[in-house]
Amino acid sequence: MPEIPKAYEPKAVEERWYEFWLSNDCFVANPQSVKPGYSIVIPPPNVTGVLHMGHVLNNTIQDILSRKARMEGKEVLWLPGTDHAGIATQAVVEKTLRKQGVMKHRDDLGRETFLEHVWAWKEKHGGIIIQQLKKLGCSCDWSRERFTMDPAYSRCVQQVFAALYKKGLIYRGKRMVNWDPAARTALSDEEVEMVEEKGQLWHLKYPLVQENGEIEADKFVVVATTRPETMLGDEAVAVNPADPRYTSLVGRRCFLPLRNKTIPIIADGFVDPKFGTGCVKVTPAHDPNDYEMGLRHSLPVTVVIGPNGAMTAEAGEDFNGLDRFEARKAVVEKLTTQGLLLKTEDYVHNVGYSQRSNVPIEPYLSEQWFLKYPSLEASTKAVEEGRIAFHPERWTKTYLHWMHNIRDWCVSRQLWWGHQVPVWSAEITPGSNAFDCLEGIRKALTSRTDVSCRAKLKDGKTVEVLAAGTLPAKSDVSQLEVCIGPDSVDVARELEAHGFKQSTDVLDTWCSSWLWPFATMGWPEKTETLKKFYPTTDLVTGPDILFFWVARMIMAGYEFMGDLPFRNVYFTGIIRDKLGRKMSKSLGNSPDALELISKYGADALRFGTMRSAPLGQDVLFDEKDVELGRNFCNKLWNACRFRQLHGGEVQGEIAPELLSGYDKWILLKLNQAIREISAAFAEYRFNEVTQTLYRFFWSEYCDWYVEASKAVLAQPTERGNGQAQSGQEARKANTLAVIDFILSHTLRLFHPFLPFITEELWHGMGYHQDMPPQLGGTTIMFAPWPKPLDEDFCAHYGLDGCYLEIIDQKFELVSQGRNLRREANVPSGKKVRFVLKPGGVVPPLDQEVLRLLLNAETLDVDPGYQPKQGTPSVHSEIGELFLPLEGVQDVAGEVARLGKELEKIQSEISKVEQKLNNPNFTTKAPAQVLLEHQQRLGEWQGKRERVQAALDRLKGGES
RNA sequence: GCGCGCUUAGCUCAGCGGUAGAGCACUUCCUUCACACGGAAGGGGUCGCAGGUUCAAACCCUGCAGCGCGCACCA
Repeated sequence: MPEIPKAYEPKAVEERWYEFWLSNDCFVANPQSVKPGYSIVIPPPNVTGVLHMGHVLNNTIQDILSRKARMEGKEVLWLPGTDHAGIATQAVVEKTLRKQGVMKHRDDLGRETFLEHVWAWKEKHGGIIIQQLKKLGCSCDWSRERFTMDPAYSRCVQQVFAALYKKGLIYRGKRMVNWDPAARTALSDEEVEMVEEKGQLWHLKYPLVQENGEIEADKFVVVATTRPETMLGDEAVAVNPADPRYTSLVGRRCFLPLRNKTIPIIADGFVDPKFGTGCVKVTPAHDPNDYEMGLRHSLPVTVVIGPNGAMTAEAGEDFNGLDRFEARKAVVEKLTTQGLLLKTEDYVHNVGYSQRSNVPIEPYLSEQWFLKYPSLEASTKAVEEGRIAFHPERWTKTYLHWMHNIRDWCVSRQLWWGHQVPVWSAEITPGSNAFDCLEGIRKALTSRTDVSCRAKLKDGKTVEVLAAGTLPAKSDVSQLEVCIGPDSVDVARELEAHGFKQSTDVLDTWCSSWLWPFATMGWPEKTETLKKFYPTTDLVTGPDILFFWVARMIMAGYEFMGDLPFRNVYFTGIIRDKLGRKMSKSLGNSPDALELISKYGADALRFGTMRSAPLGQDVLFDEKDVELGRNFCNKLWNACRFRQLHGGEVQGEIAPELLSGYDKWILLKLNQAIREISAAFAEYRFNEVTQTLYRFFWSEYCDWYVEASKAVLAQPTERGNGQAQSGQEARKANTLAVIDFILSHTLRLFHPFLPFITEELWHGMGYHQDMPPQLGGTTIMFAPWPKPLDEDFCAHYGLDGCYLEIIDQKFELVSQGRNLRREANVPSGKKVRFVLKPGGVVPPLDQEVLRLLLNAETLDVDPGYQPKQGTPSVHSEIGELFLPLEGVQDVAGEVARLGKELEKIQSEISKVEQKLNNPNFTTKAPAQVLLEHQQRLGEWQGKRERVQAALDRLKGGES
């Protein structure tokens, strides 16, 4: 075993072991395995994304779960992949192509050429985040990496669309949707973010028109609006029918300034008479409520803002082509000069922003595809009844609220990067031959399950075209629409020959990712993988995509697999900077995860992140946390180095008869730690696990046990006395065996968190040699996960709980002794003499341990010790510990110190006594609690006596 | 407006019914043969406020305040 370096150097170690794991297929999941299955699908990161702290948190958790499951003997599938991320990716590529001068708008290139550019981009940048996940140590089965636009995956998307269409859940309709004028596409409700903004409320005066059509000189209706530019498209002014102020106006008309036309004054219950003036301008084309009102009152729909956010010709010559915000200024200006602006108020309101483009969305009337969500009831109940468990649990409420108020999903996007809507349609005009296909389609319907057809009739109705039944007459049909699944592309070609055109829209990205848990496993085939690993066990994701992704996956799971997609959902917190702000590129507060890895090591980053990330709470990220992780790795490294310095082979069996109290103490502490860790894991409390491990290893093992063990290990071998020598050697070997036991367990417990360093040390320490090849012999990845020590084990090694207390008492004495020297201003480095006047039995070995821990020159054990007046001392159950100092003793100082201590003890005693003297407490508290209090009282009283005795002696000497 | 979360040591946070904890920062001492990415000792808290339940409350309940986040069509 070569000597290992003083400080841990992660870089080379990490690369070496990751290669090792890959080349040994350690991450590959075998569906044929007889082991119980455990599976996670990765939340696919955007294919063009780079690793940020959110990914680090998220994927570290998944890796921890996967690695722990492997060590527990499960067959683990952690399935990785990436998402094509429609809008995001397209926007990035468009921006780049504009910058490079390749195009101004994607229309310049045309769909095909543009898509070639996107694919080229994907090939170039698509692998980056995958490589970064590997750097982090993620143990994904890379042989199963998927992309949402893989041919096989795209087939799934198409098949699902066809099935939902056939079921009548997908329909096309002209609706008011959220329109992103920058990306020029429709968005779903979930993609709109409401932002509170300080704006203005403009009060506009619309002159009233007399019965004879003349404009009244000074009579107006006053409407208030936050968006004056939309007045160019106003088609009415509405008042509440029950509003007495305006009943006389209903039915009359007013003049719409700047547009030179008159519009009606209508009565509608939507209007709140208490708000503003009680009169509302109605712009059917640019406001969802106004649109509804327009339908109720058959108002025309005048589009004055185009899809690019600029005013249309309908807005009039003065405004045509102006951007909507320029138009706002222009309208206000014009109305002001015409004296039609009554007043302007400051006004705080919510404005919907596109999550992607970060521009205000525009309500826009357009033809879109909508989905009525399938399997709603099963999906709601699964969470309600706990078959799918959320961690933390409180998200179930948010989920259920959304499910109960769910609205149809606008699935079409006016983009090019994505899955094209698989619907072909044709207008039926006298000259077209599209209608001639109908017979052929009907034939296809008899033999194909993935084809369906709808006819739109001239009277506005839609009828399903079925294999059997009466066909509509050509003269009644205005449009034919055929939805085609992946197995019937030949039908599509046939249709195209007859003038049918495929919809140019693509599907919302989430229309593919909601199939992720099964489309990645070979669905619709009933693959071995699906049989073994579906439903998946755990899902780890952010609460920000609860609606986007989690809820929809549940619905897709029930609809297409007939079963839930996962049993547990762990919602991570959101990573913020140390000022509590969200990480963002524009703020520049997002640390480069890779830089952190190269600076501190992946293990350090993982550990630091996990240690500061409590369940379901946002994480304020601080580089200090990573530093802490780095320091911890170094500690682990050096603790193992210490073991190495005492050389030799891995020690085998521990000899029970040679165990010291300290050995038993640390074994019991290990046992305690394992129990706590198991409990914390069961509740997904990873930060608790790391904190327990940290405490156990650093405070209990390194600070106390290792220091105490030096009494055995560091002793020079005695010469001459063969018997003593061999006894000592045996004790040394046994201590090393205990250390090996502890380290072997600790490394395994840490492995899910610190995969690299634990693997390095596992081999470095030679622990793999003790394990069978498939159970830790080759890699720590498959070493058995430590279970709490069982009863037989404890009995065999005499691990009685009393050792915890006994050794704690000794350590307590040591702490007090160290405090003594500190109080007496003895420098840490100075060797001093302590005298112990024992109150109980102190075996010889302990004397040496205590001497060492106290950093004393000598520790004399002297039952008859008579200290000089004023010798500082502490008093424990083991005995009195004196620190005899040279020269004159500071009696007064010592009296003061003991007096202070006595005071503290006294106050503790009164607290407990108060409770014990309360009959309510003694009669009502549980016996166990009562006993604890009585014992505590006894302990404090004992202390008081000892301190008091010392004090009396000091004072006695004084007089 | 409704819902959720947070408020504990200077900072970041654990603890969620029975003696107030960690990391960082701070003070003092120590380069002692695993580790200065270290060791030892120490200072520092009426657990947001006000009530209530209980023998016992940081922890449970009610109200209030401040901060943050979701959801919601009021122009």
